[in-house]
Amino acid sequence: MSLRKVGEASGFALFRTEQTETVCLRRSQHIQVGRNAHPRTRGSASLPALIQRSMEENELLAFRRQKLGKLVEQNINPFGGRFDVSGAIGEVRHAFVEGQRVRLAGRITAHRNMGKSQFLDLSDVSGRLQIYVNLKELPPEQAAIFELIDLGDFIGAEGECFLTRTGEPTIRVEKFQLLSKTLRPLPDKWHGISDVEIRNRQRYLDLVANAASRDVFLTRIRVVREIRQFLHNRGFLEVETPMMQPIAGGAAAEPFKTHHNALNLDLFLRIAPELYLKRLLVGGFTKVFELNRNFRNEGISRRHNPEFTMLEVYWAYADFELMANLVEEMICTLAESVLGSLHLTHKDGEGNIKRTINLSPPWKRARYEDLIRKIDHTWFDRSRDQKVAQCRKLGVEVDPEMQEFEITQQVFEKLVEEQTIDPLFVTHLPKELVPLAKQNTENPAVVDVYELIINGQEISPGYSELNDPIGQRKRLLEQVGEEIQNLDEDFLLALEHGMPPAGGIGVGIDRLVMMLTGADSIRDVILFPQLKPKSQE
RNA sequence: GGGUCGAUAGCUCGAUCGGUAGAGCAGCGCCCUUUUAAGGCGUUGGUUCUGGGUUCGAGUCCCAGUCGACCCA
Repeated sequence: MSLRKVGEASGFALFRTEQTETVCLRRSQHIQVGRNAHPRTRGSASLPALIQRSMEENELLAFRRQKLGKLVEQNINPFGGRFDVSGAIGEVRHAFVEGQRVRLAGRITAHRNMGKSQFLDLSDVSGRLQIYVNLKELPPEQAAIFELIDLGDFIGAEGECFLTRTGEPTIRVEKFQLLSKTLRPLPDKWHGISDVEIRNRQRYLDLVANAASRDVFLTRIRVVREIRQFLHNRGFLEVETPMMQPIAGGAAAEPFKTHHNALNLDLFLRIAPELYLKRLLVGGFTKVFELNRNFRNEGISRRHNPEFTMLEVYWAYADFELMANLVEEMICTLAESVLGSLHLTHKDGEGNIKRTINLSPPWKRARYEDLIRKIDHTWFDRSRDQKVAQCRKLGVEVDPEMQEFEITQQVFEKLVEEQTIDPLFVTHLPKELVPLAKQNTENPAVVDVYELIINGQEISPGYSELNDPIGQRKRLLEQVGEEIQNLDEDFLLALEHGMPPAGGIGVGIDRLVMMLTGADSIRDVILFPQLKPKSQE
């Protein structure tokens, strides 16, 4: 049975790539030990010395090092090598046929020892499968090696598929091979890792021990894949524009600064790809998107990571309303294909329902002004001072320095955005809030944009993009203020060559995944979130 | 940046009023040929986040720091 066969049969295409990568990685990091090599690592210290050195650390570690030493003595390579498998564990389980011979590899995540009969669980990201080892059936030299196997070790096994008395799919092991000795114990098999700090800092432990966490990240992976598929199907071209930019434009945010030595040039990590994607519209692209990282040098919180993933889509000759239709269709398609439903249920740690989100289209659309009026129908008749006083009554904190539109925005954020769980497109925002969008032809005080709110968070803004180079220059000048060096002349030059009217959107992928998975923190949907380093003593 | 809370064995968690730091899992030693949080008997394991202080005595009280969580800015 070939790897390809099982992979195709079960449709887990996702995992095949990962496997290939893993094999490459192993090859490059191969440590020459045992049968085929000198008993030395690539470093200068000999393996026995390395084993010896950390024996004092901890009894648990010492026992594992001892076993490692015994394996080396018996000329067994404790860190293995290539092992051809029938497929990922989930694939083999999916394509399980009694009596069929399979080869599979994985980490030992459970060991139920009944004397001569032993049951072990092998796991990887695709799933878990039980193997059965009968020490009397193994060749004696293999049985001896088996005694040196620990929970957490990677092994490869070959044998026949069968069902136990209780109907559990199981592989009867005829041969096995140690693929990697684990020197540290894994987290508790039942409770997993609950310490948030360890989960975030040592994500690999979280992934090994917590199925719920694996599911969140697999959902994220599928969401990203589905977004690409959705846009490809509609003729959008995926492009890659600079992450290092001489001027960080396209949004109002503090950038990270870096330096190119050969050019002796300060560069900024991008805060948005927008201005480059628009250059592509100038260049004749009509449907483009970019799905990648942005960087903002700002605080870290439950909803903010310094690097985050953003989808931006531009569609020539469209407007914000077509873009709203597109994003609505996209998110509904995602939810159905990845989660199988438009009704999402978020649960807390105990399994109690926290909230439900109904994504069924059509999604509500409402004007910014009307939403504010719903909270206070005389809001826009009030003076600035009266607005501040009203905020106090409404329990909305405002800074005395704030401009009037900012006070209104504060009310919007607290009393509309945070309270909105089901999808809502907010349209016709005041132009001060969105300097890069087209003004509404009927009411120049507002712009032709939407802001999509789901789950109390802004998930996506969409614009009828400004393509008038003169108007754009004026707005950008207002935006950069004194810091005229931040005016992107190169972008304005491009606009002067003509950009088609276009609709544009951004979608915060991290927040989208939070919404879809019910994660409360952005750190739960980013594999390696930014954390302060532990101080080294 | 401010406030509140938290850090105890590899993991998950206890420890009364300030009075001998415990349990389950994992580990180690035995028993066990279809188990699945396997089971049974026995057993090892601690810089109680770090540094000061109060006290006859500190996991516990006080101060400072580190890291984290939440809220606010």
